[in-house]
Amino acid sequence: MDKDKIDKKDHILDVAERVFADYGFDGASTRTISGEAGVNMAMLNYYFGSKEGLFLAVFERKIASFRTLLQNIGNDDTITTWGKLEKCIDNYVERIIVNNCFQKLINREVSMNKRWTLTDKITEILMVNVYEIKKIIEEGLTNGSFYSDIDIPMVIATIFGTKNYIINMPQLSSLIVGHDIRDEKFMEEELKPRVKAYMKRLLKAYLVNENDNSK
Amino acid sequence: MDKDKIDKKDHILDVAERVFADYGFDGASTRTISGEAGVNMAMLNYYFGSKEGLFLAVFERKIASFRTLLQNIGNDDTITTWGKLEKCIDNYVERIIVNNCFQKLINREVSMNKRWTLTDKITEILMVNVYEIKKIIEEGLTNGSFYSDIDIPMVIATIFGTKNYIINMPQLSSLIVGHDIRDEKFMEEELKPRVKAYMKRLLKAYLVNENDNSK
DNA sequence: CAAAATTAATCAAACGATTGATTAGTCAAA
DNA sequence: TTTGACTAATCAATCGTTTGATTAATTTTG
Repeated sequence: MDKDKIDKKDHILDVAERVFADYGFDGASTRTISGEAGVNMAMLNYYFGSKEGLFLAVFERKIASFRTLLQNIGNDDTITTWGKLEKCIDNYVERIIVNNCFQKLINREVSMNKRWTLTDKITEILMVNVYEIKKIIEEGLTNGSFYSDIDIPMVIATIFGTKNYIINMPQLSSLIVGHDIRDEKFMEEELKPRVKAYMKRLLKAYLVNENDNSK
Repeated sequence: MDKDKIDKKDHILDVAERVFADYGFDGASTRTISGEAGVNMAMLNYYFGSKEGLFLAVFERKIASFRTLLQNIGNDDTITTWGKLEKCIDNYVERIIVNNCFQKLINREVSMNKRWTLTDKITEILMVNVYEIKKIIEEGLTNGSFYSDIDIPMVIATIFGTKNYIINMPQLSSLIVGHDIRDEKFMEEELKPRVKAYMKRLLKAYLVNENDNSK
């Protein structure tokens, strides 16, 4: 049945996502993935063409849903520019902490200088999401609610970089925060609201022109 | 000669550092390393025992050169707290860009779920630098020059995270900035001062209480 | 409708290439 | 001649991928 086929592909993607996240692209062998998924090794190539194709399929699936979320926020005319950015921050913090294994995987692979085709494809997919945030900040520039001399690329680096830092270096972050951030309860009840509140205040202080004459 | 041996080992470590940074631990083969270093493959095992031993040796060497950098800034009583932080920012931006290969290597290995002994070692070293910045911010809290309700751990995450983001994801950063950030001239003349200026203004907006009555 | 033809899905086995590591031996210096 | 630096050749293991065969499902045909 067609439904079964889709479920099977999805199941492979589920397993591959976890194995890639645990071992990295090179460290995760096709044998391990197919073994843990309970399918024949050749199925990976049959469905996804290659190991790289499988990786990209995992990646694309993860990133696509977030993209539509960002786009909906950006196109919402009922909220202010700053309100949009706040929504982005909330969603991004919420999301990246849920998917932190995957986030680590992305950073590890993109930070490689070689393997250009893979890196380029990942970058291309990530760039779409970056562009959505960029658009919002630019909107704040044109309607005067943000300071005119802000550095947009740097702001983006701060938004993504701050969260990546916490997620990618959990041992170090735990020492800095003074609590094991991998503790799920702490993460949910303490860290997430804290990161959200901090990011909003930080960016507001840098971006938002309180003396703006627009609405 | 003994001198030659040390030079040769050092040369291998130089090459290994770069190759590990480019390909990751798994992706970097011993053949590639020995090939680029112009030595026989067996020399790696001869000198360092194993691939992991070589990897550890790369770290040990780098770590040794890291130890004595920022501590003088914190103990300097002739500048304001904010001045100290500015100095730290300048120093880090300057430094991380020089050592960006190594920085990438650190981030990739720390983000791994495996290889705990190595991760702990790296975390310990990084924590020394983190602590120096933490001390400075706390000083600003006690002398009233910084707002009293700031989130110190998050500020640290922003300082390191923003920089790491730019360095670790050069392809993406280049697209965001609109110029290849691996271009050395651009990096030196444009990006470095830009990152420094941005970080200072961002943190000043968040941290510095302009109505402070201290000096 | 039923038989035949075609396609899709799955499998065990094996491919050539590459991995990290080791061996046995060379060679120069002491 | 003995020792330590060094090399070419090779090891078994594992890598991602491909193969040819088999089964299941679907479509076409008579």
